[in-house]
Amino acid sequence: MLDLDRHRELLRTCSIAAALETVGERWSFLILRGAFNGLQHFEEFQSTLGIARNILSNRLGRLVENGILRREPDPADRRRVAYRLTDKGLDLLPVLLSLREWGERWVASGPSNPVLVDKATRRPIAPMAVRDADMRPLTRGELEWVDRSEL
Amino acid sequence: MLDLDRHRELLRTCSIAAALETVGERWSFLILRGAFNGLQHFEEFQSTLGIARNILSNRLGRLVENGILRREPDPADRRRVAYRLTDKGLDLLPVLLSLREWGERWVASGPSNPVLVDKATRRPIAPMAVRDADMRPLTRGELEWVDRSEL
DNA sequence: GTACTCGGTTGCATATTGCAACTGAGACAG
DNA sequence: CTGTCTCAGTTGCAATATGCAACCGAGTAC
Repeated sequence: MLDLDRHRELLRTCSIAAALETVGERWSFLILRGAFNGLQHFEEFQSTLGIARNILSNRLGRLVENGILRREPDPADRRRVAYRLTDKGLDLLPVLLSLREWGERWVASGPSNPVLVDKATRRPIAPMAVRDADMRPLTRGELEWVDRSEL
Repeated sequence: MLDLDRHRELLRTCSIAAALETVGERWSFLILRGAFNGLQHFEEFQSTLGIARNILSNRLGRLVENGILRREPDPADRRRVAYRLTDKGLDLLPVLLSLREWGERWVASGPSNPVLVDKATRRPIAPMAVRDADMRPLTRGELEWVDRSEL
């Protein structure tokens, strides 16, 4: 089987491979983290992430191509361009939060800032976890992989 | 600021950057997906992922270094080596599932196999989502970032 | 007009990845 | 105990991707 075919096969059958295809390149995820934290402009991403300008240009382009960011020229200052998360991009929040919580638990030193709260109650969100239908967190021993057809 | 310093600064302050440092390289995440699906041996990863052998060797080594996989020589056949997920690695499951669900929703064609169920009830797990303390899924408008000190 | 900012692009050096061939230890059959 | 095969890599080399610094054109500020 050719490399390309194998690649396409993966893309078809595995949504993780498909997802990584669009957000798995180096810097892409850190750019998204920046976007979630409010960054919008080229120079903001460049200076806060310290990414090379050509790579940043390339990644922003790709994220726009893939519909994760939207490129919006600023009508007031026609030099400026705002990169904003689309719905598709915003929907990556669970991935971002899961990764962040894992990083906090296992890699980084202690909890990080800022924190997401329910705007109404001002209580922090529940930790990202694998839960059953009643929202009880499941431990690994309680889980099993089954084929969709066996449900 | 030097590149190295900037890098270290990121590592210190951002758990996402820290997490990506250990699982963000090309192929690493797909290797982990394989491990979650039961792959354990070098040749299994190599043939199912189609990854180059030297890169696979390098990534497995890194994942072991970072405590995400454990390298276990098989006492029965001393050629064979089993790579198994550690607790730290198994704890990446929420990240994997979030990414997979996003991929299913936005990139890949339809839902994928297999599916995680609660072993006791055989009901599928709840979708990964941002939830409030009462486990109600929160929409984007209901969320707000606040500094940890303001809680 | 002069200087400066924003969002890039270009050229070139370095690092990472991919491919194919090879290796060495161990299993295994006769 | 010899030849063959499998497993888990390693090596050399070509192709890609990344990083850095300098430059650029359009637009803004003075």
